[in-house]
Amino acid sequence: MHDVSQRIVDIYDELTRSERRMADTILQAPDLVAELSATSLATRAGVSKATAARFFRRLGYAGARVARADAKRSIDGGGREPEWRARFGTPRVSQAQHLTAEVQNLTRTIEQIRSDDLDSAIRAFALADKIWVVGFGENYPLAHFARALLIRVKPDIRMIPIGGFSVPEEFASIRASDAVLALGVGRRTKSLRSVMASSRKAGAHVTFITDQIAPVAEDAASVTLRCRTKGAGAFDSVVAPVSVLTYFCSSLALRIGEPALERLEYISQIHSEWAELSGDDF
Amino acid sequence: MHDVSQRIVDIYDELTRSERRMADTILQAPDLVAELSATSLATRAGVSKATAARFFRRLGYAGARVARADAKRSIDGGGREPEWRARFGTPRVSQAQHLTAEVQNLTRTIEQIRSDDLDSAIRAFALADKIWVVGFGENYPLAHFARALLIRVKPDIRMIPIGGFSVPEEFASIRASDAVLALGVGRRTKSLRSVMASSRKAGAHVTFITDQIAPVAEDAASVTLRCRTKGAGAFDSVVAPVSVLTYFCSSLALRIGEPALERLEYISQIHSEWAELSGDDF
DNA sequence: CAAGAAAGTTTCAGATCTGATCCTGAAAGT
DNA sequence: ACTTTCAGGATCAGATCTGAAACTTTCTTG
Repeated sequence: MHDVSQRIVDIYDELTRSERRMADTILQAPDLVAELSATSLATRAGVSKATAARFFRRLGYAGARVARADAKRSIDGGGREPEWRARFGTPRVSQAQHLTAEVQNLTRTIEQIRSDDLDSAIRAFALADKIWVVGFGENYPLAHFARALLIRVKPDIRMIPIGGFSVPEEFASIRASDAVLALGVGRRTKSLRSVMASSRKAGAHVTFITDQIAPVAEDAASVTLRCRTKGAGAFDSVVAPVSVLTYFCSSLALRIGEPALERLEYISQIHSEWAELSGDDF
Repeated sequence: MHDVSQRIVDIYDELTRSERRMADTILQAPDLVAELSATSLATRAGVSKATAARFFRRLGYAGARVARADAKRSIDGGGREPEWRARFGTPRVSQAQHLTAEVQNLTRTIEQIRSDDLDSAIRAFALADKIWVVGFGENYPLAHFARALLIRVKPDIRMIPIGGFSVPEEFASIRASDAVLALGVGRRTKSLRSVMASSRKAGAHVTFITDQIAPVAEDAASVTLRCRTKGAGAFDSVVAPVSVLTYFCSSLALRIGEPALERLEYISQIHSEWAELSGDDF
């Protein structure tokens, strides 16, 4: 039979509102089912313990006790091997397992980010003349994504690498008044290190987004934001980096305020103007 | 004020079960609100017309009539009003708020996805000759990301649009034995619709990743995977789409099995061979 | 304009949900 | 052995939800 998370996912649509509150609470931290009593889970979810009891019976367990025992069992059996090589033998990662892993990535990441780190990065980016987004190799899509957000807020965002242009030539125009967003999740290349080093040398602010595995690069970055990327399946997850980028850019937009707002409106206006024409691929 | 779909998404979590049935029905085909009467919408959703009436008042309209008028207007007016406009007054979104929103996006999205939909998509992609990844505009980074995952698993992944090449010429080589991954989160362009239509016409399988607000495109896609994208801050969140893509590609890798494993090993080997040289930007 | 039909609204009673309260039993301490 | 404590379960009354039906408004048609 399924484990707790899977059972929840299966009947989620049928749940009432209070039950859904329970469900959400549990899905955010499935391990708690084994650790906490049904009563305290109820408190956590902000529902009565009667609802909690009903909830577990709804999931198909005989009662809360049984559910808890089951949760304990699936935690013991659930020790995951990290490498994709090992993950391959696995029959199939369930949706619930994937969800649990992703939520953990997000939670751990966001929780551990220090808001004063973020603030100082935001300040630097708000004041920056130009912004450089750097992402080689597998970080390139991430860089593209970051740029797409930033360009809605500030006018001069440059990407490295770009097209097939030589990096040093492009990068030569970096100034101390600039800010750099360096993306180094997963495989980090020498070029990334080089660009970051040159940026610091030029006096620019460098915000470095990376994973937990990366060694601490004290001087290489002004601010380092670490993301958890452990995936349940064959691949690592970039959900946390994406989320951090979104939050960062969103906060940046709010911080910049009026000018960003005007810019967003202007963009929206151009969009609707162009929408009247046929080829609207932009 | 927001249009119907947007209002629904805003209060979706608060809805009762019957109301949610209404909500889901409408989100699948928002245009129907303008076309059909509230009564027939109710029938379609399998609820009473009393519920339908209440539902529209719940959304903030004076009544069903007003809602319908509003729906008509926003169809004429086309594009929905961008989210950020409303969100901007907000003082500042806290990290906790951001986290909560993201987790909800993930949870709701994964829960909602039917595993047999996913399975049939995976089957099609596993057997496909070539795979096309389509993402215009703001979906381009997402497409890039999807391609980066897929190329690790299968050899022939093509992107649309690419470089500055003309889309039709590139796309001419699509076959019935191919599979298409269409990304339409947020602003959907005409070109996307065109590509999807041509794909179906050519007999290829089309998996469509989009948001809750998109109307159901019955014939346009073989499988539609809807993601929740409501952001706490200034921008919508693509965390759910990214997560779905990751899960999809991961499951695909497991499904393909041995050949994918070999491919991953081969790639890893090339990486380490090249790492010995200096310029390792790939 | 009157009559009728269709859509929308309100009412109301039954169904369902939900928290407070009380009860039972097990475990731990005295 | 007795008390205490706490998790889980049962009960019940009040809150909420929901569909049927009565009622009102709007539109259509002759």
